Amino acid sequence: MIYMQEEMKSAVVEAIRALYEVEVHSDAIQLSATRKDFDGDQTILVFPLVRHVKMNPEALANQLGTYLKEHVKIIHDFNAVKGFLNVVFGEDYWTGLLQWVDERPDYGYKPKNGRRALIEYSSPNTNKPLHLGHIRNILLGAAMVRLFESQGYEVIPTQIINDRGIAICKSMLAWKKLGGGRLPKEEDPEMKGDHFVGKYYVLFDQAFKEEYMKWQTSDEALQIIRDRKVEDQADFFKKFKNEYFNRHSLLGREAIEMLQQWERGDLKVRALWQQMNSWVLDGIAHTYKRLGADFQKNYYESEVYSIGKALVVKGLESGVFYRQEDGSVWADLEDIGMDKKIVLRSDGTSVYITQDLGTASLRYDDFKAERFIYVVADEQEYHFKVLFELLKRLGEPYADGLHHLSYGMVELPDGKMKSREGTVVDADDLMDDVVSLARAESKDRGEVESLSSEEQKTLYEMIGMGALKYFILKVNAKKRMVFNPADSVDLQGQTGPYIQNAFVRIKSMLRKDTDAVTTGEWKRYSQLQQVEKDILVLLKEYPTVLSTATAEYNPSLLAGYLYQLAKAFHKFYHDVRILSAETPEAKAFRLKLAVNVASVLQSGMGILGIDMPDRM
RNA sequence: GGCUCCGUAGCUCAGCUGGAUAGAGCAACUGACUUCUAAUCAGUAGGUCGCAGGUUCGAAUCCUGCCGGAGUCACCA
Repeated sequence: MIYMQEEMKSAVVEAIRALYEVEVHSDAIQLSATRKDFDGDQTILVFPLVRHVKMNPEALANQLGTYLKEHVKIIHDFNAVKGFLNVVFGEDYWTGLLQWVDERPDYGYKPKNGRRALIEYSSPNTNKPLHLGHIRNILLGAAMVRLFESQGYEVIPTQIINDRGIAICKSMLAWKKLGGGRLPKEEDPEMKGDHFVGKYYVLFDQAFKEEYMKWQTSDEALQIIRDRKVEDQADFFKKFKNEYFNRHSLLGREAIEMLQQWERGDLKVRALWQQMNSWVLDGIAHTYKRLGADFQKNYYESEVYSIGKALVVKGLESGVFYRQEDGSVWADLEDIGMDKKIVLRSDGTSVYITQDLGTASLRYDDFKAERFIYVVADEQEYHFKVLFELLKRLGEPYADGLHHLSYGMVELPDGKMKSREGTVVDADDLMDDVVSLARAESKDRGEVESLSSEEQKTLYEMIGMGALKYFILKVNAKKRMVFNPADSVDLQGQTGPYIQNAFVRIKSMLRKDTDAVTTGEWKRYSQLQQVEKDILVLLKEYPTVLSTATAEYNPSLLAGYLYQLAKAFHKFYHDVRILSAETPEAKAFRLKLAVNVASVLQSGMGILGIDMPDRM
């Protein structure tokens, strides 16, 4: 039976051999679903074959069609239009296809292949809560974890927690000065720990800005302006901000001092740091749960930020790196059109890329994974290009399995989100908004009044989060996406709830009648409608969709597919009667079909991290 | 300036390893719930696929140039 494209292709290859004694490779055979305006189920493109068999396309299509009709059991008819050979399958093909799908447990999944993939995503900072940008990162990362699992990989989801540096010191300092020793729940019982710490981060920045504004009219500032012959003052002060923080600011000095105390291991500073980090991580854990993020292993920047030095030594020995007179260590990548890159400062401390070199090596020691996938925004493309090149030159054994899943930043209608300027869409707020939207919509519809309030709450969460997750994941990751907070996330049309609704309709039917599903009666159905064939064609594609989405690191392919399937089902549901079908065979067949649609929808949405409700 | 990515309907996006008349959703307008859940279905309207060349039997898709937008080219992370 021909259910996979490869089998169809080899049938065509054989036909060419028999008819013309010509060998063509199966790659030369192009297949596609027949367009709606033409008769037929599958179309074979004859144009590419014309080169091998010197004939005009239409004549070739006709001879090929005649041969296939005679020799391939399931092909019952054909027609040829120009170079397009449309073949028509018999009824047995369709029932056979349904059986083929139905019989497979874990349909679409490949068996375990014994290979390991490590996926890093999320990577939060511990000085503020997550925002919409993190949501995209997390949803993509979590979906990739499940996609790789579907392909037989053992996956290790991991995150690196950016828990050190000047930013967290700012929050610490502000809390120390302004917090009055209050704990998160004391200040506001409703506020999560990450928001609490984030609040102090913002307070620091406000205080710093005030200080800076005041300083701008001081004698010291005026002196600098005179010395540097500044023309545009506003522009100068904008650019001077960093230098001011490092050299002139009182607050800046305090924060820097705190960072130095942290580096020295000052007990009091470390204790405060631990405290604030744990508040943030507690808060973020909540957000993770709702987003479906889960990590097998956390790496902390505070523990790994200097471990790359061993690789630097290795690179110096093998000549990948060189040392300058000032003591700094560099890699020269100009031979492949990239720049020189510093890997160790003149004072011997690490830079960002040194840490990444180190963690790569550490992770390999920890897990011996052969694939390393980094889910990181596209602004870091160059960084990863350099990183991967360096690891390759260092001869690391996993260097060929590295991949940067680069995704576009989420933008607001008026530009990029900037946390300092307060133009961020907070992750928790957004999730709450979408869930209450789902609640309001559901209340209007009144379908679930019989459920307990606890069940209803779970349901609203499923629908709201389903809408949000689908909204983000349906867009190709590599494209930057525009999110307008003023337009709420849709619940109708190409959305998560639309797909959930298809599932709910099926579950609702099955509550009324399951007997027909368990018998084999459906195999006798023979009056297939186009809407039923459309669904079967889609069901057949599911395994291919999973493997392509994985290979291309692109969950949006799966999201698009699931919409197609749900759409085909909604049309089917509308056009034909199922429980009250014309014949018992028809009823059994349609229910069997629906059950398989439900299971593929649930499986696919599950990979996207979206739960499916039984009613809505 | 170098490199990378993007430009498709009013908006948000599919389609891009070349194939038949470029597709969805939203928004607008029309119709379909006494019949399996209308978060649904059917329809109308909406397009110089950024522009100009080239390759090809055939280009939204591949190549070149240009225009517009974003990112990056830190002893920041």
